Amino acid sequence: MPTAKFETIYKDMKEKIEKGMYQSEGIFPAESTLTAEYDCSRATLRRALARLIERGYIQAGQGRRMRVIYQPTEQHEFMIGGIESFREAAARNHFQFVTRVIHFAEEVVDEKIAKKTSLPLGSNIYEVRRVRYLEGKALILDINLFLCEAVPNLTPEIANGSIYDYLENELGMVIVTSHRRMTVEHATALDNKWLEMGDYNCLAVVSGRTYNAAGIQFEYTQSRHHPEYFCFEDTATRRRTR
Amino acid sequence: MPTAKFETIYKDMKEKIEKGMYQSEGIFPAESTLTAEYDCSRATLRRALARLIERGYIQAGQGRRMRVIYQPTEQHEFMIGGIESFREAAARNHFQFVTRVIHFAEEVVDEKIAKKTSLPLGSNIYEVRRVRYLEGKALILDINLFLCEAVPNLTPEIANGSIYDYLENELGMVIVTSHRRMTVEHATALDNKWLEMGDYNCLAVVSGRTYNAAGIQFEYTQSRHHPEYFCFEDTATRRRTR
DNA sequence: GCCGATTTGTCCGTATGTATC
DNA sequence: CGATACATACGGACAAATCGG
Repeated sequence: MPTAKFETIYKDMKEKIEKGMYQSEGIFPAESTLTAEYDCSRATLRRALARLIERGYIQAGQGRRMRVIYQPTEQHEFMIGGIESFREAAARNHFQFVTRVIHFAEEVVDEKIAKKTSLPLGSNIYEVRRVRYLEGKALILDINLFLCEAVPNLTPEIANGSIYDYLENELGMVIVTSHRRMTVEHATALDNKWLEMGDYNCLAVVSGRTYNAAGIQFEYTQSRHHPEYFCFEDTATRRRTR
Repeated sequence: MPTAKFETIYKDMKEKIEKGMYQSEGIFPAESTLTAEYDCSRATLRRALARLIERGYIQAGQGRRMRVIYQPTEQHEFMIGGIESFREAAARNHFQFVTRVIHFAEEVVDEKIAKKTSLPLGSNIYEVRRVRYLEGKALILDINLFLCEAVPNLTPEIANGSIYDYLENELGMVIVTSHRRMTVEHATALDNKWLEMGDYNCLAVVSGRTYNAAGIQFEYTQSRHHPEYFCFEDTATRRRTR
């Protein structure tokens, strides 16, 4: 599948908005205009529009014209979005990054771990701990638990590169869904040892479960972020209950 | 509009999943089965399915059967999701809540504020600061800046209740979109004064811009959350680039 | 205040492509 | 290989909300 039509339309509209071809708080072309321009059905166009709305580029309302509400965020901060590996996110922002493996072990899921990670009790796992450096600063402490049976032959050498690359390209695994949960926690001894916490005594913790295409959870992750370089964006739409 | 068909279908499927009518990691009925069951077109069903996928209830893949990946989270925590007011979120969790207005003033947007909030320079605004108590504990410090022209006659009394109620029900304003950005910041003197920070010296800050149906931003908000009671959930789907 | 044109929201039926089993 | 399942796309229809004359 080359690329879906609705997706190329979405990307085109998105770029036009980002390039400022429509003024912020300005009016966006009507559906009838756009279907003519992109030579597509209304259903296809609306699918692209839905994504623009969801991501906070435009606003729409029955009877009303659509409006552009996009505003460029001048921050070049390290952002989280989608299921994106550290490598991908860093590359997207044109940053120098280094990963260092500080722990690599094979373990068995006990009751405590099972409860926290929802990985099946008694299964074998690899535990990997890595520190992520961005532009020389220790930024993230990553703790990954992988099901051994899902990630055979994982080695520290692989972990030193991109594990997701290995999973997708070497093992042909298809990663599909990921649940994430963000909280703020006290810094642990481990955090203080590896991250230069300065006078911060807390950090942002993103914990997540990742599922492959077979529908089984094969990973639990905890990313412990230095507060200064953590940012998470989101746009929400309120449904009208009337 | 009573309720859209795709939405009632979504809700029904969602509840069935939550009630455990399908086992987690179990198989979800095929589209053909569901269109028959709900007596709807495929397009409508797929719209409901898309939402289930987006919210992390099920997983789908071309050629494969859909799978349930929902797992109940035992959260008694205070969660953020959608554009939800403090009142709504507290009520949803059956909690006692109190709001206390600690500051109410009229001001003018200067350059510094304009840059931070992206509210128009020179416009008149109300600045409201409120402390939110949940079950007696000071939990959130809310700082709101409202455009005066959009929120006429705002008073401390109204701020003491639900401002969003006032906007929607009294003024008939339709709130549509909201951009939010989450970061972790050092606690300020104001934070320490009003929130019982204990030995935490940071908190979770959610800042957001809110737009009404006219497409103009009428609010800038900063919610400063006590770390212990802050939680944000998210599910992401990886797009296949092939 | 009403009416009609415009615009978005919802829904349907059908056809074809493509990955999986 | 065929059967099954999901993914994408089209065209048509009607409803509901908005806005201007």
